Amino acid sequence: MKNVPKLKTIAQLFKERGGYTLEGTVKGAEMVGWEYEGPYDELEAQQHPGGYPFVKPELEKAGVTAVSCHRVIDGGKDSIGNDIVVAGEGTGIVHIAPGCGDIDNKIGKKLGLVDIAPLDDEAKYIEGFGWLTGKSATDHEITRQIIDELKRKEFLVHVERYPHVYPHCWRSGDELVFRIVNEWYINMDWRDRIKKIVDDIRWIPEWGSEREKEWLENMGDWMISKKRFWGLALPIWTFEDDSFYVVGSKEELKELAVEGWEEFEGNSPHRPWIDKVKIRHPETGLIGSRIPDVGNPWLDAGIVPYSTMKYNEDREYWEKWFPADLVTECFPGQFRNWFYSLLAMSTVMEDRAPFRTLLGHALVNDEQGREMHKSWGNAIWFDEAAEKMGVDVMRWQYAAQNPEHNLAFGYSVGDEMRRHILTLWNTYSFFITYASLDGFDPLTDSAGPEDLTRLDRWILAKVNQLVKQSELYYEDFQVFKLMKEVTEFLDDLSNWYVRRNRRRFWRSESDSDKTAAYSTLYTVLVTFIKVTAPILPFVTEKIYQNLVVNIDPDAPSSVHLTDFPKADSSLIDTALINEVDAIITVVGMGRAARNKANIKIRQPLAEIVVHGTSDLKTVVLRNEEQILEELNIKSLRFADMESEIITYDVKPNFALLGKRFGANLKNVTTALSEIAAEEVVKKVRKRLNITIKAGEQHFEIAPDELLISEVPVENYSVVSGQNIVVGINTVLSDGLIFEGMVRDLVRQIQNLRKDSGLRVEDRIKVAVSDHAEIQTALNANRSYFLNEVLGVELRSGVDGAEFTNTVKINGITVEIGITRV
RNA sequence: GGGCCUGUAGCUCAGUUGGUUAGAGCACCGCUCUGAUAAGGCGGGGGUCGGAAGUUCGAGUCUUCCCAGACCCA
Repeated sequence: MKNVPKLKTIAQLFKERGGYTLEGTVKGAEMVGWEYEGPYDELEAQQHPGGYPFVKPELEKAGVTAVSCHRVIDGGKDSIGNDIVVAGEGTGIVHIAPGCGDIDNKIGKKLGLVDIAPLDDEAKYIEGFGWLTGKSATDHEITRQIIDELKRKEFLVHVERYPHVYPHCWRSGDELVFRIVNEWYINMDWRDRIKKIVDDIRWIPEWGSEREKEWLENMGDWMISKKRFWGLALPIWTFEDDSFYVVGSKEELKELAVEGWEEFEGNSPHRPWIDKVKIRHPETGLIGSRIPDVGNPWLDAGIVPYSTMKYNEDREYWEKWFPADLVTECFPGQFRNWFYSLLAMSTVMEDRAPFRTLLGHALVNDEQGREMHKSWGNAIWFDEAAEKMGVDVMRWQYAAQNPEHNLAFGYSVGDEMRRHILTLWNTYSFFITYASLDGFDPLTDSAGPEDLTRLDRWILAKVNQLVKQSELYYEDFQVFKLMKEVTEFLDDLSNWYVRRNRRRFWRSESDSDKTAAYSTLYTVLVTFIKVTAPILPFVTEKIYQNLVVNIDPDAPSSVHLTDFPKADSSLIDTALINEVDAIITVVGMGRAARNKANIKIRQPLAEIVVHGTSDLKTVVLRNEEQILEELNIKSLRFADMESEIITYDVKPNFALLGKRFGANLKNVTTALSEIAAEEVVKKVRKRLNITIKAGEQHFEIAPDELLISEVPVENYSVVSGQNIVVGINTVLSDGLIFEGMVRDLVRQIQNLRKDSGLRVEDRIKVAVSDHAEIQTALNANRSYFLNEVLGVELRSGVDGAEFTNTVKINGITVEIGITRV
């Protein structure tokens, strides 16, 4: 302890009382073996052979008592190798009481000292301690009386107040005392039998099986008793000849009972009722009482596979359920508690593993990975979290993490999951909005395979792939990997399938194409919620009730009662999946090229050029319309030669090559420039060296020794990667600029419609302030403009319009107005 | 002291049997899209993959040692 003064040395004490003379010096080692008179040698307990009240038989035989143990010993070293007793403070002498302290007890064991354990379970002195018997050891008045007595007996030299660390009850704050108690153990010399069933279990994480075996190897006997009132009453009766008897069943107890059965009958086999029953030992005939101890809770927990499944009443039923498929629990600590007791119990009962798979997870921390503590302010209570983030969000958060490592839990991580659920909800809500407008009925309006578009087949392939993967991951308890795929699927569904297909749902006429879109999205949504229902039980149920139960009274009443979907492998068209993925990549690169050139999507462009493999060529040409529409570009051209859109500028890295080539550098540079840049780039991409022939000499240049820059063909903005090159023509004609302005205007009118509270289907009269350039642009794109904003009339000047706004189009300030028709 | 696990971007983490220029999400910044979207997209900054040595044509990945942290045991 810091800031605690040392005890006064004995020299100091004498000095304070008038000094002393030094008669001689004796080493501690020379004192070992000296006998002395103890202050309470007259007590009965002190004179009891073998110790009191617990007798060590070998010491008893030798007639050793506490009094005869009163001699100087060597305190020895602690586990780190430091001396237990040091001379620097106090008298340099410490009294060891093997019945009253942990370290003392160990020393006592080692040196063959008796234990004097004076306290009962209320910290009161037991019989044999003279006037102290019945007095409380934690009563400070008693302490004072002891001090007085020692003084009277002339044993006391000095009293001093001295702070030291002392254990207290964490709950009540009461001082705690050390006691020696008897406990009950199960002999575990049959541990190898348990080890045999450890290998019949799948441990997640895998190292769990090693950890468990290590515990089995190193554990001592199993302490099963606990000094409590509540708990499993251990069925052990003891007798005056120190024998004990374990009663095996209620029936046996009734047979052996000689007293108290009436009071027990009809009650649960717990204290206090069970304690009333006295039994006659079946062999010795002695009458005994139950020990007061209860069993430790792992006994109850470990026998659950037998105690809860009618093992004794209906073995056939039990066989049906045993062993359990899965046990899951936070693993720190459980290898020697619950897992262990389950294994031990089942080994005794049947020599069979009580469960097939154990999924152990680590601890829950906050989202920075720190332990949660109330005092650190980072603890989150379940109720609060459930209220604030929602339980499906919470479940997603846990499901998305590898349980082998500590789990991060918090609101900002949760927010990410919330957005994923929102994506699902919005997709569902989109479907519902239009399906109910159109009166789509999934029971009757089904689409034939010939009606499905490529994207329909794509998302159906994806959802079947998800089903297949989910089976794999669920079966394998790798839900966190599934959640990654679920997230990616939702992204595909919402941000590609629905977005790319919106117009099919919006169209007013109904035809087979629209039905195909509805029935595809319906199938996908219903399949998706079935796959994710185990993880997102509430949101999926909500969707299921509306999507399925609402229209089909014969359907199972809950998503949780439906069969898990089966993947239709014939629908998993991997070529199609790759195709759409390639399109998404090309579109992404097109956006990047736009971004690079600083041209926003609303500004139409004349041409996009794509270069890649011949497979890509097929795919790109087949999906030309998708790409053009996504990127707002007029035409697409596939370039067979990369050089059609990009060239390379290859320069030696003089800083690196100068050192290597010295005077030859000039020749190398010249020779390098004579090789086609494209050839060099090809080699560099393969991480191959380039061989240069300069004069008579050959030089090797490593890829890293070259500086390569891309040079797009003039008027193009180019992005390359993944063996694909995408370039966009950045030249803007007047026509393209006008079209861009009109698209801007459309966007602004749509905003105004929305802000003004118009319904999606409301028709309007449109007014735009008079400005030559704007009018030219509008005239050139009049029908497109009116069509997009549902306008029936377009005039210049916003006077009298129902709603108006002032916006900027291409730097021009424009007033816009709309009026409901 | 022994065992086991972990160390990858500011944070939380992926990274198959070793294989092109190491990724995602969050956060930050810029641009952008949007009549399903409390959303979305593109880009940027930010990495000695804990350190060192070795095996290999090639190591985040395999081996050895060291450092740090967590857990179990003593």
